[in-house]
This record gives sequence, C-alpha cells and structure tokens, in this order.
Amino acid sequence: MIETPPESALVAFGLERLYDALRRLAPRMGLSLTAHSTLKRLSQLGPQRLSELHAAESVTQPAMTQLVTRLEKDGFAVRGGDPADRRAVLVSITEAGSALVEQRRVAYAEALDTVLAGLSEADRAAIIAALPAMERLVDAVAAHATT
Amino acid sequence: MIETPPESALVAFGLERLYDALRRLAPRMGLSLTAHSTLKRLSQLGPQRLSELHAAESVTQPAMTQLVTRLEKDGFAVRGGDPADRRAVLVSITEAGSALVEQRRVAYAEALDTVLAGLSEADRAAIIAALPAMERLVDAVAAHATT
DNA sequence: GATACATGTATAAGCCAGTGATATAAATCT
DNA sequence: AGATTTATATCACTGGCTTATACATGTATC
Repeated sequence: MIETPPESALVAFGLERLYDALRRLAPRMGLSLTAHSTLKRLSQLGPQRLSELHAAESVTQPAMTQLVTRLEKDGFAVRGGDPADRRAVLVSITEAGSALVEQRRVAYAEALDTVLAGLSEADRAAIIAALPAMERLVDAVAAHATT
Repeated sequence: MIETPPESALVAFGLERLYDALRRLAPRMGLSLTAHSTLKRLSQLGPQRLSELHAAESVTQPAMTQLVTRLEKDGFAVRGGDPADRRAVLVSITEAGSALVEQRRVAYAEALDTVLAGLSEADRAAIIAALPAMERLVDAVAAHATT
C-alpha cells in the first residue's frame, strides 16, 4: 500500500484539533457563535441587508430575523429601512455593538497571548510565518462556500 | 503611541478568521459541535466516565447526561456500568459511532483538500510547516483550560 | 458500624437559538 | 392591472443548553 499523499489528512487533523482548541479559548460573553460572527461582519463591512446576513452566516432567514431582533433588544444593532427598496431592512451595528466586538477581540487576543507565551520562539515564528497562507486559505474557503 | 507587539494581535485576528472559515467547512451531519467532539474523544481515548466527558467538553453534567442519552438513542454510544465504582457510568462508542466519526473525518479532509488545492505550493508548505507548532498550541490551550 | 459528607448520575423546568411552513408587503414584469 | 418574485416577519416546533434538585453509591470519622 503506497503512502498516498497524507498532506491533506494531516492538515485536516491538525486544523480540526486547532478548531476545537480555539472554540474553547473564545470568550462567550453571552452571545452565540452566529451572533458574534454577525456583529463582526457588521462591524467590518458596515450596514447589511438582513438577507445578506442570513446568506453569509449560513442560517435560515427566520433565524436571522430573530437574531437581529435579539441584537436590537440588547442594543447591539438597529434596523433601518432601505430608502431604495422599502421591502428591505438594513441592519447596522451600534456603538455598544462595536464596543462589544472590540472588547471580545481584546479578550481573545489576551487569552491567546497567554497561550502563545508558553510556546517556543520557533513555534511562534512558524505560526506567524503561516499566517499569510492561512489568510489565503480562509479566502479560498469563503470562495468555496459560495460555489 | 508605540506599536506594542502586534504579533499576538495578528495571530489572534488570523486564527479567529481561520476558525470561522473552518466552522463553515465542517460537515454537520445532524450532530452538534459537542456531540462530534465527544464522539471523537471516545473514539480516540476509549470509554470514559460521564463526568470525565462533561469536564473535558466544558458543558454541565446534566448536559452531558442528556447528550449521552441522545447518542445512545441514535446508536452512536452506549452506557456501561463501572464494576469498580457502581455510581459511575462508562460511556463507550459503538461501531456506528466510530463509522460516523470516520465518515466525517473523511468528508472534512476532502472538503479541505479541495480548498488546499487552490493554494500555491508555497502556501501549502507554510501551513504544513506550522502544523507541529499548532499542535503544541492546541496542547497549550488544553493545559490553559484546566488551569 | 452509624452518622456525616462527598461524589456520580439523573430528573425537572425553563431559556435560547435554530428549523420549516406560511403570511404579508413591496418591487418587478408582462 | 394582474401575476410573479423578492424581502422580511410570524408561528409552531425541536434541540441543546442552563440551574436547581434528587437520589444512590462511596468514603471518612468517631
């Protein structure tokens, strides 16, 4: 039995473990994964339609309607009408929402920092060196998802 | 304002995006994140106590009781008594459970493979080179969690 | 060895976040 | 105008988590 290219299997195994680890590391702050991801998206890309959000986050439209309702109730986002299309709802992040995203980002970076500090300089360097490649991996995944 | 060590911030940003990407890539197969993680654990480490599982997966003990009940109902795990301690429950994975884990692993590897194929050789090499370091990062996160 | 405490699991009640099916309103197309 | 498509909302339901609590078994102390 030939050793068929084990690269992807290795990468898959490694990334899956990494995923689980990162999941444990991420601060919860009382919001769901989707809620965080949606807020980050709003924070980075500005106001979005509800339908854009539901497609981007891979949840059903009713789920996004409810999520936006919750975010609105908690003061992290607001609904606004789209003057160009009066059916549409433009969701925007609020000051409080941006603050939450930032706060979580900092907490996450700090937690990761603590962990990184325990690694060797060489390991840190290897991870940092791989960041641009992982960036492109992320882009490729995003492109793959829309396909 | 001095540029304070931006390394960890960069790594945090990169890993967080990677996390979101991997989340979208992972096949769901009708099981929750915790369910998958628990099955993987049982598959790798063999039978475990319910209490071990609940601690390892960072959920409450009742949540694990219910998860095991669901897994048992679906035929992916079984409860067994611990002869040494009759209070304890030893949870084991079944054939069907192992098959599911394997099936998902393959699906994940394939999805990742497709994505990796779109990257340059240099990028793949960089990611592969960083795997051992990420492995140790995972270990460090695990150690950090128990602290 | 009886009493007290600790440990392991289960049950109950409730909440949050998702689903599919369907309704309503606005835009678009003949 | 009428029909169809698009954007969002509402409803009824389920899954998976939480806290509080109960119950059974094990351990320690006197």
